[in-house]
Amino acid sequence: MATLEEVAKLAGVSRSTVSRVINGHPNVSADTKARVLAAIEKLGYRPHPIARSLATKRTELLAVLIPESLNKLFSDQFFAILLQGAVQACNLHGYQLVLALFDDPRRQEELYANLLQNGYVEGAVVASAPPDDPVIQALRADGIPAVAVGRQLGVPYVDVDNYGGARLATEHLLQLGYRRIATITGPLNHLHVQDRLAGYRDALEARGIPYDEALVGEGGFTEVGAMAALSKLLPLRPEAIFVQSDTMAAGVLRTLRSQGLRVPEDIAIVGFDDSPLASLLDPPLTTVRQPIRLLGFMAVELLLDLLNGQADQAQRNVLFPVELVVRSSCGVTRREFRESYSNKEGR
Amino acid sequence: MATLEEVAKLAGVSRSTVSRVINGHPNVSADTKARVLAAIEKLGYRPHPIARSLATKRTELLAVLIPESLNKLFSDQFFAILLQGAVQACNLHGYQLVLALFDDPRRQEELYANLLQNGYVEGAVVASAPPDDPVIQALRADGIPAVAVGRQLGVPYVDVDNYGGARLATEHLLQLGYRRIATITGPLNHLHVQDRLAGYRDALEARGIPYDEALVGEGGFTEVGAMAALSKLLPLRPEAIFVQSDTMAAGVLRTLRSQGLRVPEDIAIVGFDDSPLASLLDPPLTTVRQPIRLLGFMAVELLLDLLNGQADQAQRNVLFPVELVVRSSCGVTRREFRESYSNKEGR
DNA sequence: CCCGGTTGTGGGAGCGCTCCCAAGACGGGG
DNA sequence: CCCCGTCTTGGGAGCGCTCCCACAACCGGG
Repeated sequence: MATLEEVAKLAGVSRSTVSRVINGHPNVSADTKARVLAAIEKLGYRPHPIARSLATKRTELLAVLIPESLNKLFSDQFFAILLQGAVQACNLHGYQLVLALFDDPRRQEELYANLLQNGYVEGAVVASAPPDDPVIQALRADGIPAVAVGRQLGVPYVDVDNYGGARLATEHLLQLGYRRIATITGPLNHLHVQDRLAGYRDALEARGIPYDEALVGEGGFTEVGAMAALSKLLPLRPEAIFVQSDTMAAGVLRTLRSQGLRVPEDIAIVGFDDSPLASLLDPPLTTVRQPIRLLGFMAVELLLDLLNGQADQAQRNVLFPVELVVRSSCGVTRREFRESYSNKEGR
Repeated sequence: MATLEEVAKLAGVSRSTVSRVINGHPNVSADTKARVLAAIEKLGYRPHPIARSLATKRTELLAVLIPESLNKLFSDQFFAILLQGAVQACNLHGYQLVLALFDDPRRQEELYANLLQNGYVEGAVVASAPPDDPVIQALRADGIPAVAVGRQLGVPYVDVDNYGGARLATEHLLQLGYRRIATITGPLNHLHVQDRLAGYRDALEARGIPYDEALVGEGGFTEVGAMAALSKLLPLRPEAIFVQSDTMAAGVLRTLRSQGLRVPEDIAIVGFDDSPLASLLDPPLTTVRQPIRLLGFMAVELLLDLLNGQADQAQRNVLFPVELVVRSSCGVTRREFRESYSNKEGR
């Protein structure tokens, strides 16, 4: 690899001048610039990012942290899509993304220190963590620029309207005539999970249906967790279940099928996420769509704003709307749903 | 952040000595070492990785490259799991993993240059690419240490026994009495896809069933691709289909269901991958299991060996065995399958 | 015609580390 | 007792870049 020095010599100028043209400084005469550019081209020169980092203190490296609690969920398509959005945003700004999995509790501190406490990455995106997660706490304590995905305390975040989405899902069920509606939640220490539960609750109560804690099961966002929660719920004979992630809904559908229960004839199901999985399930899942890729994208954008000191407190957080995607797991096809909807409008 | 210099001053030794104890050089007296260690502890010193990199030329950074052709597949769980394995291996060796998506053809060269041509990362893992992929070609041309996932030309690779797996799947179908067996493949420019097709073909011919090209559809590893391929295959009335990825199998099942065809009664399906999806489908998918996480893990291990000059040509590539996971998409439950199998053994 | 203000350029120091080399301390064999 | 090898330590150069400062050339206004 050629160095600045060599380019300078070839162009007959000083190192400084070459540096100026590379970094687009204004005060370089047109023909010097041309000479330098020619030399760069000829030598195939590329600035050495490490050397540059050492001098500037900027590494142009961001991290995505997957907290330990989420590690087993990593194969969930949610994270892959989130990651894709995050990488896209990084690339757009010349940043690179390093992926950190906090999977081994013993090495957690070491990994954290190596990555975040010595300025190796400029900032971090934390994929969905509860407020008491050690990584979140450490980030907050160390004042390291970070953006969370999912509502968070003390750390700016990007999220969707979980409350609204849950209300939407529950109201859809209510509208279709279901009254005895259970729900299977994610881990309740996550704030966005609490938000979804609140939306479910308020939707019921708005219709005068009392909130019944017995109808709430915690499924931990995993397929098996959901199946366990379901087995407690089923004896209570719910007419419908609002399952707060598509992955969990997949587990629910499987159990239901194995028990000979038909969806939606015997029991209706709504999911949350609209992951690619949703349309593949049998029956195709009615679910709440959240813009996952956009979430990842905006998390990085927000982080970059933060690093540039652009984000004032006023607009630290970003919230996206959600929409209900009606398929067939609740007993109406999309078309029927539309018709009943326009009928109501027409009245 | 404290620097080497400050630690040295506090411990009353020179920078060199501190550097020695940090890097575990042998020739440091016990009590000097203790003093230095104490100073490090007191100041909370951590070596600055960038400065170290500049001096050593080693960045301890590896990249995982997702070629453009695979970008739309990224949400496939295959990649998430692969990535997880890769990150785990990296962490074990103190390396970090940067994720590079070649999604924008216009920025492809720039991304490649920034990441790989200036020594920013020490090496790369390329997720499944055809031999003529520009990224593979560039890597080969530049002589950059790289390991491919999936058989590759001119680049060491990790892979599974695709041929054997395909034979296994096809023979399973044959054994159950199916004779008119179609297949839906991935993109045929990938070598491992060709291997699977060869396995399918040879399994048929070993039973005296001629290979019929009309029964082969290219599905491109996507759900919609598989559905398109299926629509051409269906008029030929196959009794069974070997679908060469679980994601594609999901699409096939969906189409079949929408056309009122039952699986396995009307048509049997085998998949490939054993992704988490497989057991969630209806019916649960019989499929060929490959150790995806291990593939990612070993890709990084192999790359690291390469970087350390450990891998001689003899053992450049790594191959893993696969196994058939029998569920219910082929018309026998696992138990029945076992029984019929042991009956045969008993004869 | 002189002088303050721009504009273009070069040189040096420094980012925090590694690693080579030299030098001092020490010890044992001849 | 001397010499040479080994162990321990310090100092300097250098990795490839940025950025501050200095300086020269040049401009136009008074």
